[in-house]
Amino acid sequence: MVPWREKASCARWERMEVNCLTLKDLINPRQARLGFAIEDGENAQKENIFVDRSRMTPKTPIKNEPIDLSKQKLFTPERNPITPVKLVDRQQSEPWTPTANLKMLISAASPDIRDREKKKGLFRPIENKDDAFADALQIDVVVDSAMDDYEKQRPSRKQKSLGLLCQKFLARYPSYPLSTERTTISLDEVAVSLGVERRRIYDIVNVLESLHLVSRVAKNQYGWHGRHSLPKTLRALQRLGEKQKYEEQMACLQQKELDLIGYKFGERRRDGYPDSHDQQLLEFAESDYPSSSANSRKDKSLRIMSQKFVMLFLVSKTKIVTLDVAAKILIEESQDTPDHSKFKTKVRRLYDIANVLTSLALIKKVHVTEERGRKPAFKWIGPVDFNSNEEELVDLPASVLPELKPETYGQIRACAKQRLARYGSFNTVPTAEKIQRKVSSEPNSPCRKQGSGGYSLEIGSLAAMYRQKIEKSSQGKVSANKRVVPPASSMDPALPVHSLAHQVFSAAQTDVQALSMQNSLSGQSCVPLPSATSDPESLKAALLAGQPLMYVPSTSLLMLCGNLQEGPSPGSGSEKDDKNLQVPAASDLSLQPSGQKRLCEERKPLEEDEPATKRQSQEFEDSPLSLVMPKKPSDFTDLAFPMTMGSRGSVPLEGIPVKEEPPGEEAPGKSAASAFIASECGTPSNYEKPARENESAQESSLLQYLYVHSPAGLNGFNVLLPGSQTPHTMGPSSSQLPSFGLPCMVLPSPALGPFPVLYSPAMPGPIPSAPGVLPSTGPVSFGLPAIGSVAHLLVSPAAMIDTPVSTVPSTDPQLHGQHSLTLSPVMSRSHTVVHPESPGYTGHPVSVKLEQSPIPVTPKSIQRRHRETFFKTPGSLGDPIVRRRERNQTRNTTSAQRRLEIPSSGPD
DNA sequence: CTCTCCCGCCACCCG
DNA sequence: CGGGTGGCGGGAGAG
Repeated sequence: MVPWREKASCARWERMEVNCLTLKDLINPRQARLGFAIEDGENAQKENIFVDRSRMTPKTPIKNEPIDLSKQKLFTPERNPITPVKLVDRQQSEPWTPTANLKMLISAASPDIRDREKKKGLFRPIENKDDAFADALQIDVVVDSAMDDYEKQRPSRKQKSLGLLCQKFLARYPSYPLSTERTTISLDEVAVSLGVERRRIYDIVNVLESLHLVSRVAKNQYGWHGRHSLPKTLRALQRLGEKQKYEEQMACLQQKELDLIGYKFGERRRDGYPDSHDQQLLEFAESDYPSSSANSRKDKSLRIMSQKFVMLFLVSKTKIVTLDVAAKILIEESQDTPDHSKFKTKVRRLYDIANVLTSLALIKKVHVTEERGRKPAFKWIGPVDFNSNEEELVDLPASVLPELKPETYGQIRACAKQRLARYGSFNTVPTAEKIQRKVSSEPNSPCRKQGSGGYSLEIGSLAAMYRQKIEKSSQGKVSANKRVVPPASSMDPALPVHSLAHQVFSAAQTDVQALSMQNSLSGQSCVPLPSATSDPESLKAALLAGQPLMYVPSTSLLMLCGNLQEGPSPGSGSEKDDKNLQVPAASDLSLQPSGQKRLCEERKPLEEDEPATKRQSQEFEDSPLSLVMPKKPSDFTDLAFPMTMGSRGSVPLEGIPVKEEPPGEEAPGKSAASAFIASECGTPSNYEKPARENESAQESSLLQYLYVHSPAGLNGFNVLLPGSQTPHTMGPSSSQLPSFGLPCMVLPSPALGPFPVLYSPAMPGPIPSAPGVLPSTGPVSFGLPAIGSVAHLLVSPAAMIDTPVSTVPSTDPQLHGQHSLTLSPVMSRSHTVVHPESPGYTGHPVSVKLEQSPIPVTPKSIQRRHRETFFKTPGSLGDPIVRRRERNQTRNTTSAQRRLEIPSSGPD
């Protein structure tokens, strides 16, 4: 539209390049590490993705809020070629956030910049950009100059990609907006905010509209719906796709490809899809756009294409669609005269769509390798198991999410009991099997149609050949699709913690899925579970997308708890890793790099035969696992804290209220089960009847959380397991927490990025070491800093955003002691400090912390240089990094902006 | 070279 | 008509 806009945009991009890069990383933190046959990593190759994280600079986190254009003039290169302060911030400040980036962009949208650009007729060669940037990161002194140079650089295409733009766009709105909030999107405003011309916004909006994430309400205005109805939409698309027999079409085309029979334009296949195809699609699309004036137009090509594209994934057994196949199908359906030009155009559009879908974490770029070379393709990583009940559930307002029905808990409880009764222990629950059964019994289960879909990968014969090829080059991909459920038996306490973490996570996924299917939780929570693929990546992606995934506490986790506790116990077989498991005992939970490496290496042998798989596994392993287990309030008599299950024979987690619960007398599993049931059902129950309890009791009913932070492995997954939580630790918003009624939640790091909450609170001294400090029976102070924020966060990104961390009551001194008050970094003492870049860093530091010690955790002095490294590693968010909170002062001053730091070398 | 896909011209609608 | 939309494909960055 207006030329200057574009120019301004360019200028902004120049300045924002770093930020943009980071943004991308948030989305695809670790792709570079993945090695799929269907190379997924090509993210590294993808233009939009900036692979070299080592050059990334920590972004200045900015409060994630609507962009304030008034700030645009703040940074004008011309006037302030080098803003020391600004540069400094960039260097060491917090992790960048999409919003921050957005702000930055906006800030750059000043006339000055335009001028600058003009003056800047010549840009510095992009080739030098990286180097300059790297230098800037290396030396603070050089930062200014480096940045200066950097700023002169022209933004590369990467930074201007639709994908990034879409991410920024999405960052503006909550994934799951409250039903009460009506978010209107003004295309003009957005365009200005994002610094792009409106045309680009149309591209994004059209795709989003095709998925019903937005809808046109008026000219230049769209309404934001969020992902609430995404499952429903996807399901509808899936059905449509099935009707259209897309699968067959794809199979046909793929077969041709495989047979090296080049596709010939004009070679139209009429079998499979009815002529009414488009009409059906339109109907589908329009059904939800009653107010859309655009419906009358037959110009919804992009929307239609988007839907069709999605359909292809949904009906595909492999969940992988190559662009050429998609383009061909689309061309055929459009009944256009197939020609190369058309094909090219289609592919272009598909890329546009793919970029948006990727931003939505629904698909990811991969490459399918064939004899004739690699072919660009995308893999569906979004939800797959659209619950049959979604219709009734998806539309539930986000505000209702937390309020799971009592029945749900009942189901959960029943499930738990069932498992217990059937297997005697949660540790041996064959979830996969169960799921399988469930799936097959689900008449409308898409998974069923897919031959169990991701639960047990059953690549159709159609894709057999394809698969073989894939497997040859990389088995990882295939394995990634498989439902890999660590056999309960494999949940051997002897395994290294990180291994356990991996297993637990996998199992957890299974559990989630199982529960989802059985209880329709996914639907109720409006949280599309990350697809049946169970691919960690998928889950990650989904989470990254900002989906508030509510995770029902799984026995796996409980088991983990048990294992953790049992680790130290004699005969556990995990002696070598005991030290790592001795959460409480170890004065310093930090794993030494060497130790980590060793652990990692030890695991490798097991995965030798599957390189890709190994890598994937490593991702998990690489992630430091931090478990913060809040003590159960002492008054929570009916609840057995999960940790108690494994306390027998091991160092009992001090402070864990085992009150009235014979700790570990029974079979661990049973004990755990009890705890599991109690915690899951009891809490909700309490929530349901808050009135009956005194305030104290009520508070005690608050969910406790077990926080699992495994950046690297889980790529940013943060798992909060409910335990009991000291009400005091929660901020004002804590009240919302109970409302969730969810035992556990898995939070996407990205979403939590700016919030301290995510960072596991320090688990000051080992329980044993600080027995006196905290009454063993006393409530465990759940050190999640700003838990209140968490609550908000969980509720909705938007809410979260607006929650001023600083306002959150640090904690109740009584209960939390300084630790809480200071919101000290997680690890001041017990957490693992691993320097991602350190040579020895290959394993996953695992730090399990029991936050119960009132011992104040004093953040260690952090050196800036250390901080710099924070974002240097790939998947910065997910890497095993310990996020620390700055000093108290910092906290106060920049409450919203949490600093994440990674000690370059262990704790100093 | 191929893959990507930005960019913006210009044709459609619609009020 | 003018402005909102968005199809479309040239052409260039990235690998």
